[in-house]
Amino acid sequence: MTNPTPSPAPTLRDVAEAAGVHTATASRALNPKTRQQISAETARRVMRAAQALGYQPNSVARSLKTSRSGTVGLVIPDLTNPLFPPIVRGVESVLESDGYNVWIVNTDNDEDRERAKIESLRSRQVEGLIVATARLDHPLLRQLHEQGVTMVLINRQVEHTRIPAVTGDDATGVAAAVRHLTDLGHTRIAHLSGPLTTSTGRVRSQAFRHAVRDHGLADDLVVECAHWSESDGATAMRALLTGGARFTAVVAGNDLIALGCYDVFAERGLSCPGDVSVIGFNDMPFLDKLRPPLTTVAVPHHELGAEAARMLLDCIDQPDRPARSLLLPVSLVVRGSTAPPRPEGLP
Amino acid sequence: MTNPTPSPAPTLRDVAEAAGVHTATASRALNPKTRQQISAETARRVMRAAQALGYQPNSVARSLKTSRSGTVGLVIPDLTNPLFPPIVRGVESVLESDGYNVWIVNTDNDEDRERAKIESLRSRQVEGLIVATARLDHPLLRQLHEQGVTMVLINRQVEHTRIPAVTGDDATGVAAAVRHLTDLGHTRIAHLSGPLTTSTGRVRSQAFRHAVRDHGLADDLVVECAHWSESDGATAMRALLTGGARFTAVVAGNDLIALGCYDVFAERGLSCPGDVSVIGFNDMPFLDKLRPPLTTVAVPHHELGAEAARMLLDCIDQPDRPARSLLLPVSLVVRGSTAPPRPEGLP
DNA sequence: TCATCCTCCGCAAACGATTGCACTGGCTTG
DNA sequence: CAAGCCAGTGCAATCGTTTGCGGAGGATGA
Repeated sequence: MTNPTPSPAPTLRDVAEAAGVHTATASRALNPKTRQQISAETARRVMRAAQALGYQPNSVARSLKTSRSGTVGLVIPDLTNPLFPPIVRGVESVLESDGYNVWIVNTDNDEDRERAKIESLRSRQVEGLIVATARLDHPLLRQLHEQGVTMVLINRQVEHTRIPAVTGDDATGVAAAVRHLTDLGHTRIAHLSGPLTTSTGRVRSQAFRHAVRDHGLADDLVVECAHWSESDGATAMRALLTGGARFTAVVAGNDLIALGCYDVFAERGLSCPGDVSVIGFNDMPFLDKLRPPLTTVAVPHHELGAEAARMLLDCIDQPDRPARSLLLPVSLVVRGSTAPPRPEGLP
Repeated sequence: MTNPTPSPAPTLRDVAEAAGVHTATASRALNPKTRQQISAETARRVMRAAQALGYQPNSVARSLKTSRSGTVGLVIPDLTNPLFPPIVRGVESVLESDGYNVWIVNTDNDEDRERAKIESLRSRQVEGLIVATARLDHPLLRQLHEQGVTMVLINRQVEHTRIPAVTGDDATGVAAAVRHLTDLGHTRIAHLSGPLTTSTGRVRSQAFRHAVRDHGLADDLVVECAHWSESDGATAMRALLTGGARFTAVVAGNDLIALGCYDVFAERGLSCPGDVSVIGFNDMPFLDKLRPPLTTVAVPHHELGAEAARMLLDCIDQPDRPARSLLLPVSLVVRGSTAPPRPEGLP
């Protein structure tokens, strides 16, 4: 009643029998690449039979035989972070048109989980990995790379290895942010960096120091957040304020950290951008709806995913091509959270 | 150089040879459920050998043999909609602890894509499907159900079928929203419904009519949005205003539609909640950061996913248990977008 | 001492597809 | 007219596991 027709799915053998041919012939007839080995008439018969039976090739059997699965694994920390869905879609959009499937796994940046998930992917014969996790030093990835697993990194590098990667041009983005602030007249600019154990955290924070120094400003107003989160951003901002630091603008490591700043401003009755300007990073959705709308650096996440996928396809096709890395341009999106500083500075 | 060690992964045979036993014995030794058929000493030897070789069972071969894959498919329209990531995580959280893997596919609510993706999942022997797409009438799902595919629906029903489902209690949520508005003194309440071709769209809109009638109010201030999107919400709101409708509050079909209202208010210089109050639905992230913070109905998405997963596990374990449906409680989150109406009403 | 019963393990057949090779017959070619 | 060729098809092995069945050998009971 609940299982009206649990009839087993038709197999290639069923099709072959129905068409009166051998399974080998049926297989060739159904595969466009081998179809020309078969007489047109036979091929037609087989395809008709397949159609009639509703035959669907069993990908598991096919994978076992060919040791190719037509799928790639996509490793991300947490789908819930609005950063990642666009990347996922970008990856899918190019892989899909090439007939590949994408298998997504969340790792929560936990090493054990990461290892387990990746093992699981490999045991399913994925043909490549796209990895968008954060940790900077990463023995697992290094090891996989040495084992010859083809993979592409997004938004990160692994120290001392040459693995193909595609990243946003964070350094230029940070420089643009700083430039925007100095253009407005800010001279005391703080930075709430992401964790320095992450690739992006380190790159952005370094870029910040360079940028402010290039403008002849102090580079010591830097606090590291424990995580890329709103609450850790808030904590860092509180630390900065409580420490008595004087600044009129802050470049946040990412948008969530910037949101944490907003929270603290609300707590302490500070106005943004009146008392202090804020710039985020990533341009996640709905930032334009905030009060004030957040000025931020837009990273082309969809493109990041798409390019990574393209790169992975290249790597699959030509295994010994040299590893290349791609830097995608980012752009400053000026909204309402930045303005010239008050003459008298922060209270 | 790029492929330092493309040595093939060790197989069960390698392990067996290393341990000096037959593959069958190795297989049993490695499987906890059959391990007691093997002498402790032999089992130890096999496990040690497996360890030493870094053996990982090939899930593809296992799936082929057992015709079970340890994975379930999760079908959603678009990961980019902030609604879905929490559902995904919820599903994963319970399935994972049961040793299952989750395969996510996006369909963009496109019928062909849906069919293709689901076929692909099935050809990979997924053991069940969790479907969170929207269309109300759905021949494909009906057909799958008739074929005995075990599946659970999230946030939707298929007309005239009994497929297990878990949903938020939308009707009660809408009623609470309306109740909140009437408590504030509103008497002319509009509704921007989601597309009536979707399950939730229909349920919420119907609930709205019932609720306002229960309060003795008019139920004709309803406009249907073409999609669950910000821009379609804006379009609907413009239509309402341009049509000269008089209202002091609006219940939006979901948060995105509510955001569309915000956009139109900004266009036309209306103030929220001064001129008109707005209530959203879903409580997506960061709504509390908007200006004004959006009052909305919180749906427990993570729970929705988790319960669906639990239900699917039940269905897999006992195929002929009767289909049950689960309604999860929702809750009104009052923020800043609702307030008593101006005495004179909308200009 | 012999029949009997376990325990532990090997044999071999699957699962459903792909693919190198061999075979068949009808054609061309010299 | 024989030799050779080619197109079209079938045979059978194979991918890496799992699992029913049976066999060997030791322990046990009568």
